[in-house]
Formats: sequence, structure tokens, C-alpha cells
Amino acid sequence: MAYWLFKSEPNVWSWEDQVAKGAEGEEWDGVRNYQARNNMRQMKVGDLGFFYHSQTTREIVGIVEVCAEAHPDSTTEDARWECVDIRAVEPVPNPVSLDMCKADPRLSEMVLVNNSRLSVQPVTPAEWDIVRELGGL
DNA sequence: GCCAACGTTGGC
DNA sequence: GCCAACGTTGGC
Repeated sequence: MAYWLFKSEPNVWSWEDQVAKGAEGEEWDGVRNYQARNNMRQMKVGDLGFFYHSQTTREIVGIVEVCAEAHPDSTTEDARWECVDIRAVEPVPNPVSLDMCKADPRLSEMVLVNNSRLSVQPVTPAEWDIVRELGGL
């Protein structure tokens, strides 16, 4: 079981959009970055992830679960790009902002803090627990 | 809206 | 295979 973080601009695909998809889930398509794709290739069904809103509120707002492993991205003909499907599991009661992550010394190695441009990131089990706790879960 | 950081592309 | 130019992302 591994942990991840998915970043999305809420005006393009928000947590509310993800929740509306329900248990069926939705393709995490549109990723055109090799590092992010390689992360998705490593995902297994049942892996959990944080859902992060970039650009606007900059906070972790929900928990998602991988419900389909990497497959071709339906939004391109280019066979290089693959994506997984994810479904919403539960909201984070107290969204965890980027500032909160930066302020917590235990999260100083978090990819979100150090490489803000990577859109699909790994999260360590220790970071997972800390962020859940900060979020009130 | 600006700009720094980063990734990708393409000429050589 | 290097590197300059360019495009994109995302925090501020």
C-alpha cells in the first residue's frame, strides 16, 4: 500500500467534481510529465492519495483511492501517456494548506513543499499520518 | 500578472 | 549528446 498526492486546479477539476463522480471514479487524465506518469504506473488498486487544490486555495481537501491501474490516457493518441482512475473516499474536515505543510518541520521533506510543480507525487507513510492528523482525521 | 523553477524540444 | 530557446506550472 502506497500513498500519493494528486494536484488539480479547482477551476479545471475540483474536489467537488471528483465527489460527484462517486464510487465509479474518474480518469486522472491530461498528465504530460514523465515523472508524474511514472508515479501513476507504480500505483495499485487500493492505494490512497491526497487531493490538492493548486493555484487558488492551495490546500489538501480530500482523500482519494486508486480504483484502476495505469492505462492509456483517453485524451490523447500518444501512447506515451497513461493514467489511473481515482475515486473520492472522504473529505478532509480541516483542509491542510500549503502554508501549514511548510510550517511543520516534520513535513520539510515533502515533495509538495520542495517540488511544487510535480502534479502527481509520492507521499511517505509518515507524511500521510501527519497530514491526516493536521486535517482532523 | 509576474516570475522563478523546471521540463521539453530541436539545432548543431 | 550538449545546450539554448521555449513553454508550462504554480506560488506569490
